[in-house]
Amino acid sequence: MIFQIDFQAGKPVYLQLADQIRLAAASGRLQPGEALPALRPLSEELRVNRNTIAKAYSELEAQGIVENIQGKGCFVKAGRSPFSAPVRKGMLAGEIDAAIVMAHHLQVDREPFLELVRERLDHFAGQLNSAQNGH
Amino acid sequence: MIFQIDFQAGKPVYLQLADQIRLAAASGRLQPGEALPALRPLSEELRVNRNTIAKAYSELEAQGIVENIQGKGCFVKAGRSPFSAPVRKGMLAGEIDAAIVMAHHLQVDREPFLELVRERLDHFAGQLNSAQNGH
Amino acid sequence: MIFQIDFQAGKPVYLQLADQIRLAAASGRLQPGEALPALRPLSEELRVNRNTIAKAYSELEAQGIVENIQGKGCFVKAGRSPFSAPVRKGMLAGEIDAAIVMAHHLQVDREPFLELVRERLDHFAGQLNSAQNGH
Amino acid sequence: MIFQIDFQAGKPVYLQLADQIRLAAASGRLQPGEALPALRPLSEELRVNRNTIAKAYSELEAQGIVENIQGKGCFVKAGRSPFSAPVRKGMLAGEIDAAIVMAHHLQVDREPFLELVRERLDHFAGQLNSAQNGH
DNA sequence: GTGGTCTAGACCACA
DNA sequence: GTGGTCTAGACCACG
Repeated sequence: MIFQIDFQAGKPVYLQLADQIRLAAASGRLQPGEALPALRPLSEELRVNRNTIAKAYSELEAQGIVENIQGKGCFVKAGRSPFSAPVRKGMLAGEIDAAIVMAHHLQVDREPFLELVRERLDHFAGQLNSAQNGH
Repeated sequence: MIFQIDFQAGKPVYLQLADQIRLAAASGRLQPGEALPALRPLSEELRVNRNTIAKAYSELEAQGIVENIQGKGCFVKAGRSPFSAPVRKGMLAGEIDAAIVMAHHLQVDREPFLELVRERLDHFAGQLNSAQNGH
Repeated sequence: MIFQIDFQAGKPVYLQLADQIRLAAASGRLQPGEALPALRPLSEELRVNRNTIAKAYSELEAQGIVENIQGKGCFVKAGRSPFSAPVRKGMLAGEIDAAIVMAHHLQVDREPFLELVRERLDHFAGQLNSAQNGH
Repeated sequence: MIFQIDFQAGKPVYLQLADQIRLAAASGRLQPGEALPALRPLSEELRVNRNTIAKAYSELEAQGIVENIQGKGCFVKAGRSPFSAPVRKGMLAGEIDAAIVMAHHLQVDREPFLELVRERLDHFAGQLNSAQNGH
């Protein structure tokens, strides 16, 4: 598992980390039950304070994506999302709206946009399949 | 010109405003050369500090979307999006991927996801139509 | 709003604080929309680091009980719980089990236990009523 | 004697074990004078470090529930709960209040809450019965 | 003024 | 060894 932190990005370091782990878990590169890197080694590797890594892991734990166990480590969870259906739909709609607004701004119309969405969905489906077969 | 600010959204107010103006300019709701509302009236209408409005306008000027002219006001610039097609597709793919990753963690499958995307596209299309008719 | 921190309790300070605020919000002493104390003044009053207060507020935000807004403060939310019904039931069952196990240990039988539960429910209902009438 | 450890629960393993023994002793499942399982076999059965089992037994000894005798083992002590009725009621009320506060935030009303309490009581009663019959 | 992020370093709880 | 908590103090983003 390789992480890439951009200290110039303005985006908080702990969110960059959390996003990358969330992506890895979603795409199957991190399998359920797999352990994340320990706090101390990772903090040295990334030249980041240990508390910052811990904050990223806590963020993911609050979202039900990983589980932190004292004295053992941090593990990817398999379980379902703990949020209710309307809340899930609202969270997702917010992310989708961000993409739609950017499409408007970039003068990408409805059909090319939907085509790109399908393309990215296929891309992720392919990643997931190869991750499962390679496991 | 109507703006909608959500103080509970977590997103900075000046960014909410800038995003809405950017969208309006990109979709033709605001025509090139058209003036943006003056700072003071808008700050009273939205019950927001004048500095916050000014910050939104500065943000847009830095992005080349509007032009701030001392003592006259803030005007929408002409000129299309300066990004090439592949660059635009790449930017958009990043936003779309974020939504897809979240959908995966929220256990929303391909078809319900695409349905929600179409729903949000319709939602925005409706907003734009009613805004243009009221123009 | 008065808070009481016990540094000898073993229980983390940030959880003591979060529990007291959760209790105040549940019993109506803190009304929806009401602001919590600012980080800096409260940290001086309680002789606790500002980050510790911030952690308590973040904990409550993750649970959907309050909302932190940059530059404005921390406010009690009115909205519904963001968790799905089975997750809510599971969380609640865990709390109830803790009470039942203690009742077993304290040799309190089923009927006296249920009586005490009803007594505490009445107690809270009374608090809520007086808080709403006094508001 | 059967124990159930949940490594994903967030609750420390030694406390899970101590709570289960405390419950068993309080409910008569473990009789006064009876020996607790030896450290080594139990640590292998539960796939837990021996130190963790030892810590659980120490915890119980500190609470006056068992007696650790060097070289012989760990035995359940006689003696009822040493707390007076009002103290016991107060301790229990604290636990019950925690559940009621959570129920309020999770939007669970009085009747469904009482129903869930009865359900959990039945659940525990069933566990105790099957354990005693299997004895 | 508000809260958010990050660092450096300490001590504790757990396995 | 693991993660959890807390402190002290710095700088940034926001209104």
